[in-house]
Amino acid sequence: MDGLDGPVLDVAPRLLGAELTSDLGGERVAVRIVEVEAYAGEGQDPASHAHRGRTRRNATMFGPPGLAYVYFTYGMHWCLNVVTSPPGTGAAVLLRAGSVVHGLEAVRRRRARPDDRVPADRDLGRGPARLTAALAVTGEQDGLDLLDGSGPLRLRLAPTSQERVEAGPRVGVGAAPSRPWRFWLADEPAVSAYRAGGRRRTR
DNA sequence: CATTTGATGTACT
DNA sequence: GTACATCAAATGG
Repeated sequence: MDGLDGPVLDVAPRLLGAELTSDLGGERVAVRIVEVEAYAGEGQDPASHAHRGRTRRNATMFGPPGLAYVYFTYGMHWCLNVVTSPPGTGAAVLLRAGSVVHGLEAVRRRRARPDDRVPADRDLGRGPARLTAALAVTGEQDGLDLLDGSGPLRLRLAPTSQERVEAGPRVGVGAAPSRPWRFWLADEPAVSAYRAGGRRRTR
C-alpha cells in the first residue's frame, strides 16, 4: 500500500510531507506538501468536480491513481490534484499548499508581482494557485503521471510521518461545508488561511 | 489589522 | 445569468 488507491480520506493525509519536484519552466523547483483537501468520487461529494460524473474538464479524475488533475478556475488560476481512486471512480486530492525546499530563487522570480515586489517565503506556495505558480504547472500537465518518475512532475511520498496532522473544513467550498476533509501539518507557516465557502453578493 | 472587490474563463442552470 | 476547490489590491477602522 505504497500506492494512492485507498479511500481518499486515508490517502489525503498521507500526502502531507510528500515532496513534489517540477522541472517545468526550465528550472528545478521542489516543494514539501503541507496542506491538502480530499474530494470524493462520483455521487459521493457535492463539492467534487466528479460529483455529477465525467465531463471533458474532469476526465482525468476518472483515470488511475497517481495522475495529475489540473483545472483552471476563476478565469486565471490553475489548481493541481492527485487522482487517488481506481479508474472510473473520480476521487482526488487537491494540493493546497507547500513550502519551497529547492529552487527558491526561481520561485521568487515566478511569483514576483508586476511591480517586482516578492511575497514572503512562507507565502510563495501558500494556496492552491500560488502553489501551481511556484511550480510552473498549467493545464498542459493535466493527465501526467506523478508517480512513475519519468515526467517533469514527480511526487515522492514521505516515509510514515511523525508530525502532527490537523483536520478541518475545506476552504471556499459551499456544498457540504461541514465535512472536515482538509488536512494540514500543524505549526506549518505555509498552511493557507481558512475562508468559508458560499455566495458572494452578486452585482 | 479585517473586510470587500476587480479580474477573468468555464461549467452549469 | 450565476457560481466557482482564487489571488492581490483597495478600502475601512
